[in-house]
Amino acid sequence: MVTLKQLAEQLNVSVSTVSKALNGSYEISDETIKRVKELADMMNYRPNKMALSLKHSKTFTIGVIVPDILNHFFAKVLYGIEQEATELGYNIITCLSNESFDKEVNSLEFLANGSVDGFILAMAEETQVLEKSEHFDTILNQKFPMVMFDRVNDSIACDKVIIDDFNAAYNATTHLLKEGRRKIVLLTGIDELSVGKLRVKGYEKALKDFSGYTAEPFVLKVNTIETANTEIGALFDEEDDIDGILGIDNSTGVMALINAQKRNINVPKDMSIIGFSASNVLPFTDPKLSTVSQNAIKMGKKAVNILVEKLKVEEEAPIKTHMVETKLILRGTTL
Amino acid sequence: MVTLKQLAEQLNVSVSTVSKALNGSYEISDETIKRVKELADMMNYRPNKMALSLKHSKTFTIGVIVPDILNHFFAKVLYGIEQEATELGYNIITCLSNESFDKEVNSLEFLANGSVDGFILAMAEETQVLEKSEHFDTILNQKFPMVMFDRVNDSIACDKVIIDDFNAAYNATTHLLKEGRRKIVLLTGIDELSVGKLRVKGYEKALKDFSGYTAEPFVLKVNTIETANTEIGALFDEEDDIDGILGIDNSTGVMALINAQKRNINVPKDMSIIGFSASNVLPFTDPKLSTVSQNAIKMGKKAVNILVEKLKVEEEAPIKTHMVETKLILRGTTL
DNA sequence: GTGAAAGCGCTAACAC
DNA sequence: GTGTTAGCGCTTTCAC
Repeated sequence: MVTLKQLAEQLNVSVSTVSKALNGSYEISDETIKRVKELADMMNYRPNKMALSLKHSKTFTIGVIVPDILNHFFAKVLYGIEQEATELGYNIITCLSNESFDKEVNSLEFLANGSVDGFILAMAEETQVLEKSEHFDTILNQKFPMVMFDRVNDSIACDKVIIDDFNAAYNATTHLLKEGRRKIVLLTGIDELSVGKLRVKGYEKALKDFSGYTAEPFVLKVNTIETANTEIGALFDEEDDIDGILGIDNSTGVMALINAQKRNINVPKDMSIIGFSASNVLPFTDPKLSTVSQNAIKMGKKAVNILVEKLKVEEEAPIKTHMVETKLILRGTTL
Repeated sequence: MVTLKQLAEQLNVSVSTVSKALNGSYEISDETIKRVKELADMMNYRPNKMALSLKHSKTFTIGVIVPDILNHFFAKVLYGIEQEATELGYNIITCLSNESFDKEVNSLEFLANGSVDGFILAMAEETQVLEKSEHFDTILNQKFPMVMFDRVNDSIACDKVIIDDFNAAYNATTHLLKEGRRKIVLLTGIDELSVGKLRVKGYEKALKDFSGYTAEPFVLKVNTIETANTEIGALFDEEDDIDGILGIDNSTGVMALINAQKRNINVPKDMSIIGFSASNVLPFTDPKLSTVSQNAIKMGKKAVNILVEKLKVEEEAPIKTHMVETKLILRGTTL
């Protein structure tokens, strides 16, 4: 790697002159600036990032901790984060917690030693289940800006980007109700997560608010993605009067559709189905699933914007929770 | 952040003593070592990564450039890379080229300035189509170790991790032939990519080698994922004697299955289907798709192992191409 | 208009 | 057994 020193030697000037020249300082003569810049170009000089980081105590790098990159939702958020970070001149350094509390703690510690300027993360499932948060407080006490997305915890004093899970589910349910559905079942594979709980609440409230709906709320918690298909099938076999489905995670909506088709249930005539996200499987079903779009990419971008803003201003800005709007996208599985 | 200097002041010793004590140097008395380590623990001292990087000219960070994180195959490779890197004490700094040549060049330049010790990457589609490779040579000339995976180019002198695409397709095709299929069609959405070309060659060779197979090779190139479904449907409507399908990308296999089922073709009795990868959609079809497993996670881990090995030894080791074995996993869409 | 020197946090060769 | 010093590559204050 070519350094300022090498340029200085070649040009018979001092290192500081070279540095100033490259930064276009008014102190340096146009003549010298020109000579320096030309040589720098020719020798393909690039300032050493580590030296800059050390000097400025800024890394221009964002630490991102994602619970599960194989989950399409998180992949999309990461996509948004990377795009916006690059746009703003930041690198991202990515760690995967794989839903493990320990790995999350390690990643946080690993990065909090001068590797990054701040964090963007979603809590691991285990962290949410165990209701841990001290490790985040440690980071915040060290004055690292932090933005949480999707899986958040109100007790942690940091900025947050979430979708309005309650209303998203409320509106989706209301749509089913307005279609005249009489027995609407909610399917969830994420009842341990904050977002899952909120979506269930939204569903329940919608049913209660809709005069004329008489059935009780009906929540089916599926266990794993492998068994989900069977569990949903069993539900359909037991209860033959279900006419509305709200799948609040990535996969249950699609699975409901597959199961309905296998049983020759006419979707959407005799049964309406709405899922969350899962856009990666859209091309594979017919009719295409109606979904609540979570705007994952926008969420990632928003998180970066908030973080970079915090990074720029010195004094502590008040923290806030930002809502990304959702859209109910009606495709083929609803009327 | 607490520094060596702060510890030194508190203990009334010099910075170097603290440094040596923390590294357990034999020069320092047990007594002092104990005092230093205790205070360091208490004050939660962590060595500054940037300073270490600058000092050692090593970052312990790997630059990863992925063409498309929303592609499940690449997400899995990234998963493997992250896991193994963490295991070996390395960070990864991730850039997404989004299949763009320019973005790939930028990412490379952006990271080659002291941010990373080496690279792991797969070429962007555009880079493969344009047959560009000078930007990689530039990096290699700077003595950065580099490992390419999946999408590689023989003309680039670096280590490579690939699957044996030719034989993977050859074996899958041979399986269909042994089932007695008489008209086997290959579906591809990746005919521009090196891996796509190799897979087509494997398919063609298998047909030729199998005595008694009379039909000509039949390759359908689909245009986009959105139109693929229609294009495959049109094929099925035109040619009613197709009894074998090899989908060599992420999605065409599943789409063939969906289309076959819509036309009441009995899979696998009257038509066999084999796809590549696409494990994320497996839970959604019935029967489940038989696939060539690409061992994406293993590929990622292997790439990290090779790179870290290069990083450790000083002298230049000979480059080689490593093959990750594939497995033909028969599920429900083959006999 | 240019250069010398200090310092970001750390390590290591070399005193003492 | 401990301290001094120089230096990794860079910026910036202060001299000249």
